[in-house]
Amino acid sequence: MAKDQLQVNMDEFLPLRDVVFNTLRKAILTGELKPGERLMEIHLAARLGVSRTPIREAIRKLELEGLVTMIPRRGAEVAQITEKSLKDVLEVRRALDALCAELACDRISEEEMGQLREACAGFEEATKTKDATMIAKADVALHDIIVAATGNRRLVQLVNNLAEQMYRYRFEYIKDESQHERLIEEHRIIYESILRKDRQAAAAAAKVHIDNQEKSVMQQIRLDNGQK
Amino acid sequence: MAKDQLQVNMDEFLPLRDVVFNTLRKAILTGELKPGERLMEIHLAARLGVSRTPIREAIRKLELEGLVTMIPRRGAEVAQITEKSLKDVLEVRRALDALCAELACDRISEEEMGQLREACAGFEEATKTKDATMIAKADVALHDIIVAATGNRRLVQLVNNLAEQMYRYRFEYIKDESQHERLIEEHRIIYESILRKDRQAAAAAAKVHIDNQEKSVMQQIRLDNGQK
DNA sequence: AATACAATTCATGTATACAAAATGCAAATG
DNA sequence: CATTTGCATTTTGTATACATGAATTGTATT
Repeated sequence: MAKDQLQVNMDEFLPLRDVVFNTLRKAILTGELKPGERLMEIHLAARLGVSRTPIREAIRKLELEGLVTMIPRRGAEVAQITEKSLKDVLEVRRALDALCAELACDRISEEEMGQLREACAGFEEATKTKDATMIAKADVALHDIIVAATGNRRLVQLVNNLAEQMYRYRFEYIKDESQHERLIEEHRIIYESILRKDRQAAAAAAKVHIDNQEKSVMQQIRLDNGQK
Repeated sequence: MAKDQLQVNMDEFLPLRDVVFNTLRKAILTGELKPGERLMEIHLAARLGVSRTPIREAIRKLELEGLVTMIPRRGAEVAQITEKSLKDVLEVRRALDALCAELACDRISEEEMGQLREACAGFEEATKTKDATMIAKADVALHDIIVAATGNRRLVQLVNNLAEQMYRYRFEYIKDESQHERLIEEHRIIYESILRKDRQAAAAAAKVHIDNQEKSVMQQIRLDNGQK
């Protein structure tokens, strides 16, 4: 069962609450813990080999992040994901990704520009392996460079958070090989726009990128809901 | 009526962690707790008349929100606010406020449009009282209507969070009576743009609004830092 | 007087204990 | 037969206890 895969990474030298937080977070984002599933403290504590205290503190953070919802006197459960909530996330992300692209035009360094070029090539390479995990990693790496180039830490934090909300669905999206050519092309346009310092073009390209992602994700979630 | 009573009671039975969270949050945002100040659990627990547990859980939320920073084995302290961090917040908020204005053009209801008109008038009235608290409240009410009109809950949450990061400084800004005329005018432009469903104008007006706020806030924080 | 070092204090990190509320089920009641 | 009442169980909410690491103070020595 999926639950049995929940393991604490003891190598990390972090307070237990952070280890638990990261563990639960990942489990929720990957779909290992499914929407609506109850998070019972004693159960989790036993499973992760810690006391309730770190579990509770981790849940408080997940609560603020919107990954779990609290029901008074009943505890936490994994937040339900609706088509609407995903659309909301994408709508915000669309604006922030466009902002990232614009700011990157203004602020990207020579070195980062080189990294971005490499990341584009890396993504193209990754699609050839047809390994979804590899492709996803290359995609994240590419976007991370652009986001980091803004030099705005708050923006980095927010965009990453929003992006992670869709990890579950993005995976299915990336597996679809018919999309790969389009993705490579979109990345190329974004890269070239930033190279030219063309804010408008970069922002527009980033928006197109998200819009296409939205189509796939919405299709995916409708499939999911249909199966229920 | 029985329902109403139940509702009131429910509010009073908020978990202590939430009471503590709200209390500390407000204290930080109003400047009652100053940047760099240590948040010692036992001390706070005694002060608020609760045990350490709710205090700790509240701190975990404040930590994720960025209002406190954790130092390992040393505890929490109120997050330092730098010019850079405020600029970062404003940069993101500028984009999101523009998004709110655009979305409001598309989605605002007749009823909300009426509320917006009233809120504009209410703000103008409030400036006449010269009571900064009243003015601030009217300003928040006006913006809340626009943000709510987007119908995007995630966006509401994010914009509110970003706005609150500047409560301290915004207050000084609002006290400055020479700015009142300009503020009224800016609100009017935003209102009229939304009425005309002119997305571009609304977004532009929202950005101008934030840019002006940025000027004041930056001046304010430089004063603050100078005094140290 | 200044520095090194040990003892003590203090705060955090974690675990456990206890109280109160909610849930489920079964027996009792109409 | 449906509904309610009471009890046991479960789970959260809160408090407290214990252990470890960090800081500080005081003392002794140079």
